[in-house]
Amino acid sequence: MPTISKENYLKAIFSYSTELENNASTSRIANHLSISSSAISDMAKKLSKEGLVKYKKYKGIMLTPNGEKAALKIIRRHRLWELFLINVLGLDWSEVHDEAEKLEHYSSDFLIDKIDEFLGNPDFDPHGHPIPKKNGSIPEIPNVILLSEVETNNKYELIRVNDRDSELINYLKKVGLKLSSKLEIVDKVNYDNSISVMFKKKNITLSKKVTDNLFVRLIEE
Amino acid sequence: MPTISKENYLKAIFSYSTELENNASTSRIANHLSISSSAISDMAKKLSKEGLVKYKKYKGIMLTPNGEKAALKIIRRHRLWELFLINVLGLDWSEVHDEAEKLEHYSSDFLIDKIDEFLGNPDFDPHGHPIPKKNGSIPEIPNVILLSEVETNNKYELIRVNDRDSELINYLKKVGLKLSSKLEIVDKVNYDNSISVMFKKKNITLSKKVTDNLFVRLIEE
DNA sequence: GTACAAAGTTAAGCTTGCTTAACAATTAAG
DNA sequence: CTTAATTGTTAAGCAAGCTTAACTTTGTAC
Repeated sequence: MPTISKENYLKAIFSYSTELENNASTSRIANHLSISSSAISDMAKKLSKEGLVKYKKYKGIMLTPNGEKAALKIIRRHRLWELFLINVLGLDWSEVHDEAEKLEHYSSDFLIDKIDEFLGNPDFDPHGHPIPKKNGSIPEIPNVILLSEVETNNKYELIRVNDRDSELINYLKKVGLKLSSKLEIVDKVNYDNSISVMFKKKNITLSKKVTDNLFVRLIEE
Repeated sequence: MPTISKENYLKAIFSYSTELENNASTSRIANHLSISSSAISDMAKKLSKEGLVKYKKYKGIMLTPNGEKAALKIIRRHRLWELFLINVLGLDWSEVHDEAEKLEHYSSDFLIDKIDEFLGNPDFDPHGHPIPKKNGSIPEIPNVILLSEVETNNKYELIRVNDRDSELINYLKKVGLKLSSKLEIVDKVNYDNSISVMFKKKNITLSKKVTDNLFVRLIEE
């Protein structure tokens, strides 16, 4: 069993590994966890010894199959807790991340399964992220597109929001956007990469910073 | 904010302070927490510096009002979680203690209040222990008696069971005893201090070890 | 009331997970 | 291709919370 700290490293490595490159840099993880980069180097060695990570000095950190399994387990816990806190206890979108960030480390497999069952074995969390299954498989929605990469004049449905940035969540609440909101792309502004959309018959502009954290799905007409 | 470890010390001190003597001995706490007694001495000094505890070398440890407040806060969390796990998630009597023992340290005040509200601000946990209120007050049942101190021929209702001993819980399950079970005292055996009771029209004998951990209330006829 | 056992304390040391500071490798600019 | 900036690593050190071993106080049996 990894310690709490190790669980957090694995999660962080995972979240930076799924992109183009399949390996996470020291500074990214350091920044993500708000920890000095020397601590990352240190921990990389330990995780490597435990076979959870492949680590080559100066060459980044990569999860092994075992490491990925462990990471998915924590992510599963996190997302199930988030959904539970919102759907059952009535917490708010913006309140659940921090709470789940702690609970994920302190619930037995047994309890997590009970929660999973109670929620009806859900596939997605409140932000639209897939909840890894007990066996490690990951439910996916086909054709997920980043909102910053859509095409003008098409209609899209908002299906996923990056969590862990509660300011973004608050912003969306203010604007009225939420999962399943329908957007029509009016214009893509080249100058600052912002996007102009029609939403509930009102025209609003979303900055690159925002659209880089929202995922949508094309709606067939 | 006390650390997790300190929260556990405070809880342990509390649970040994409410008896006859209002102070807990080093070895009792050490034993209770499965920790060496030197660690207890150490921590006693730290807690004392923080004003949570009164500590005189060789003379035991006593909670200050602030320490008691902190202890009650953790106990409140523990008992609310236990009730929640049983009533909402359907866990078993015997499964909740260990789970709650972890969750109690990692839930915000806010979350605890949500759970409290969800449960309808309950006064007692599944073992019949009072759940301290947010303001620190403790719901009480009048006339709680230890089962080892009852009188022959009276009828009693089982209203509280010491938790943290899952073997006791399993034993009770096997015998069929649970909260609100009605018992008639048939005989008190002086030799081994066991007690013979009528329960569901069957005669069973309960050892001193058992009756020292069960609390009852006299039923008026 | 002494002597010894039991209980409590102190000291030294260990592990985990951090920090800062000094140093090394890599990358990017010209 | 060299150099400077960036990024990563190593080393030393610290705090928390333990441990074991040696020592001190307290309580008890006689």
